[in-house]
Amino acid sequence: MAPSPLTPLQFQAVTHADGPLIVLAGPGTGKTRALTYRLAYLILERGLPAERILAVTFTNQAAEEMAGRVRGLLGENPGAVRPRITTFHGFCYGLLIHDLGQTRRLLSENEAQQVLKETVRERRADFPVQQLKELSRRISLAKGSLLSPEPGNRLPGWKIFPDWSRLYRDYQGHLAEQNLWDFDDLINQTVFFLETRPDFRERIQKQFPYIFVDEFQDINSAQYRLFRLLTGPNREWLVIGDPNQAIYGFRGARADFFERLREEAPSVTEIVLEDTFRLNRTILAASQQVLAASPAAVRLRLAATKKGPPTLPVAALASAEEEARQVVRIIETEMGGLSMLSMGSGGSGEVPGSFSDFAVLYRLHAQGELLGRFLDEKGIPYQRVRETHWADCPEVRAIFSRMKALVPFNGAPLEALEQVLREAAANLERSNRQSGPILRIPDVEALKQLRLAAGAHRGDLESFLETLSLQTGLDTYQPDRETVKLLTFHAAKGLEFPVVILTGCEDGLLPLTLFGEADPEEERRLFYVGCTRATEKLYFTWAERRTLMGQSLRQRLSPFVEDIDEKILSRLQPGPPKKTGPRRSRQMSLFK
DNA sequence: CAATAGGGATTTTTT
DNA sequence: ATCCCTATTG
Repeated sequence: MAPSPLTPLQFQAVTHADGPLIVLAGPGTGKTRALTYRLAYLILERGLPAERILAVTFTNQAAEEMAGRVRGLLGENPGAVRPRITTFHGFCYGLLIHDLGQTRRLLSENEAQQVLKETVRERRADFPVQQLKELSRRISLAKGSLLSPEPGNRLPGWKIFPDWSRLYRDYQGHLAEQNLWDFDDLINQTVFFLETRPDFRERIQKQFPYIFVDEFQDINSAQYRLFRLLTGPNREWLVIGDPNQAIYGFRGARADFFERLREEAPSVTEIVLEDTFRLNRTILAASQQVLAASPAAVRLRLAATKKGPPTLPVAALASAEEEARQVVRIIETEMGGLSMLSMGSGGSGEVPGSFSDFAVLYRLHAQGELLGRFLDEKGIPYQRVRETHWADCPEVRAIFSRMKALVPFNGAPLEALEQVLREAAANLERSNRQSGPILRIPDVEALKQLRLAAGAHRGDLESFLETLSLQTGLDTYQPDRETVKLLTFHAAKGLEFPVVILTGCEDGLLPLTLFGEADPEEERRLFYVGCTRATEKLYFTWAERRTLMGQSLRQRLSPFVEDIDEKILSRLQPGPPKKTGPRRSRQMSLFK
C-alpha cells in the first residue's frame, strides 16, 4: 500500500490485527478514511479475498462514496473483485431475491401507505385519515424493534391507539396475501430466514467472515439483530460511529448498541479517533461545551490543531424576517472577506469566496422558505436541500412498471426509458380530453433525475430497475453547485462547510418542544451535529419573536447556546431594526 | 361533477 | 396560518 497520511490512531485502526473493533469517530476525524484504508489493508496486505468482506451503510450515498474511495485505493480495473459495499436494505434485498429466491415485490413508501389505507378502511370505516401517518409510523417503529403484532405489544412511551395491533396484523396480512414487502420487511424477513434456516445462516456467515458497519449509532433493533446474525461466531467485525451524533432516535435508532456490543463481545478493541481535521479550536471548544453541559453525553477526547477565530458571533434579531436579513448580511460580509483572503492564498482545491462555502441550517423545513425569499431578493444563489421523492410519485412509478414490461428485451436503461417516454407523449396527445392518460410525464425535475440515473447506470434494464426500487428520493444535494445551501440540521449530518449559520437558536425550536415531549438529549446532539459542520466560521442567530403554526411566540435564546462559554461568544448587533441594506453590514459592531 | 366549507394536524428521515 | 382530506351543497 502506498504510504498514507494516517494519524497514529487511524493507523492503529487500519492495521488492527485480529478480533472485533469498535471505532468511535468524532466529527472530522477521518472516519471514512480509516474504514476504507482498513478495507484496502485487509485485501492488499493481509490477503483477505475482497469478496469475503461486507461493508454496510445506511444510505445509498454513503455506500457509493465508500465504494468510490475503495476503488481509488484498490485500483480502477473493472474486472477486479471488490468488497460488497451496500446499504442494509440493499444487502437484504439481494439475499431475499437472489439467495433465497423470494418473489415478493418491494413497495415504495407511498404504495405501502396505500395498502395500509385499504387495510384500515376494511377494519374501521370511520378511521380518521389524519391518524394514518401516526399508525404507519408506529408500525414501522414496531417492525424496526422486532415487535410482533400481538395484542398489547407496545413500545415504551406509546399512548393508547385504538385497535393498533390488530391494524398492524391486518396490514402484514395484506402484504403477505399480495406478495409484497415494505422497506422494513426487507430487514425483518432476512432476520427471519437467518434465524430459522441454520444452513442459510452458516452459508452467509462463511461468505462474509468480515463485516463493517458505518454510522453504527443509527442502527435500530432489527438491524442490530441482523448484524449479530451475520457475524455469528465470526470475530472479525468493525463498527464505527459517533454516539454523540445519534439523531435518529425518532425513527427507532438507538445509540446504546455500542454498549450492548461491549457487553456481548468483552474482548472487543476500542479505538477513539481523537484528532479532528475539520473543526478549528474555537468551533471545537463550543461544540464540546454543548455536550459537556449534559451528563448523558458520551465524553470523547477530541483535539484540533487548526487555529480558530477568538469568538463565534451570536445575533439576536427582532423577528424571523430580521433574522433572514441578518443571514443575508452575514453572507455578503463573508463573501467580501473570503475573496480578500483568497487573494494571497489558494490551492485548497475549493473555489475561494464561493457561495457554496455557506450553509444555513434550521430545525424545521418551514423556516427555509422565508430565508429563501430574502436570498432571492438579493440575488444570492441558493439551493434548498429537501427530500424530493422524485421516484415515488405515480407518474414515475407508472414509468417503472412500463419499463419492467420491457425487461425481456433487456436493452440499455436509457433507451428503454426514452421508449417509454415517447409512448407516454403519444399517449398524452391522443387522449387530450379527460379520458385519462395511463402514462403521464413526470415533472421536469423528476424526469431529469430519471434520465440522469438511467444514463449513469452501467448494466442492464433489470439491474437498473432493481437499484431504483431501493432508492426513494435521490438527494437533491449537489455539492459542486455554486449555491448557498439551505438545509435542516438533520440533512446537514455528514456534510461540512467553511461557514455555517445556525438559525432559530431558540428555546422551543432547539430543543424543539412544539409537538410535545421531544428527547432533550437527542435535540442536544442535533445541535452538536449542527455546530460541527463548520470548518472555519460558525454563526448563531435567533429571533425574539417568531410565528409558528399561526402563533406568534416570544422566544428566548436556546439553552444550548447558553451552554457555550461567554468568552468565546460575541454579540452581533445588527443596528436599528429598520430596513437595512448590505452597506449597513460593514457597520455591525462586535462586542462581548 | 365541481366548488366549498369544516376539521384536524402541523417535526426531524432513510430505505 | 395553511394544507389536506372529507362531506356537503349547488
